[in-house]
Amino acid sequence: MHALTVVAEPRRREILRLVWDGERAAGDIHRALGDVTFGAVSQHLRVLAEAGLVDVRRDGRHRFYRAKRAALGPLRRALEQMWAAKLDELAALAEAEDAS
Amino acid sequence: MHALTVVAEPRRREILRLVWDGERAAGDIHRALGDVTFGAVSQHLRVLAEAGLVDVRRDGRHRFYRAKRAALGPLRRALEQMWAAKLDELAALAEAEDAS
DNA sequence: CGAACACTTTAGTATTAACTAAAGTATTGT
DNA sequence: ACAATACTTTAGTTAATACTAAAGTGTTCG
Repeated sequence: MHALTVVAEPRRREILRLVWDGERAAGDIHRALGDVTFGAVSQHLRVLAEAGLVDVRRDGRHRFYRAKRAALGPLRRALEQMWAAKLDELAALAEAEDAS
Repeated sequence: MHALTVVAEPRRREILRLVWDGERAAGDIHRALGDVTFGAVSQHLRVLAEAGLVDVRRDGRHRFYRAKRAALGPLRRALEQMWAAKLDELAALAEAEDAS
């Protein structure tokens, strides 16, 4: 599956972001998302792994995932910038809240 | 529609690339693609236009489209780099051909 | 006007894929 | 061994969308 197609899916971008700066267990990711079943999360993780965009490490009954940022190639910067922009958006909203 | 979703579709990336360096009429784009109906091309152009990724200029019975590269934001570089890489790939293939 | 042209839109079909629920696998702890 | 935990996989449903064929819109030209 093309990397662009993989990251075009919002849920997968959420997941990718959660494992961007460090590994997380699948269950941890599931809890962080909240409004989706464990199965669905697992399926997305599989897609990400098969596309080579995340690494998996098994440890006992846990599976730890982390983004393979380099594998994103040119998309890496694009995602980082999009997320940075979103943060600015949220910061702007927070300021608006404060001001009201 | 999210820009990422729009450009995730291969056919739309083809179209976007065709109008990247200058405007082209819809029919011209259709002929350049070849293996798809005019209707389908028109639909993709609509999606691209609605996402704000292309501009349209009407002239008589022609409609000229061109990429709004700036509107791609962080994706612009990503696409350009991907296309550049593809060219390298093709160049590499050509070299392999020559060598055989 | 009427025909040809350039393109869009609609109706209908087929594929893809995200999701849930439930069953399955593997590991740990008692 | 048994139960609980952590996760994956499967089966089945639903929604989205890329496509074709055909009808529709608007413009130019004889």
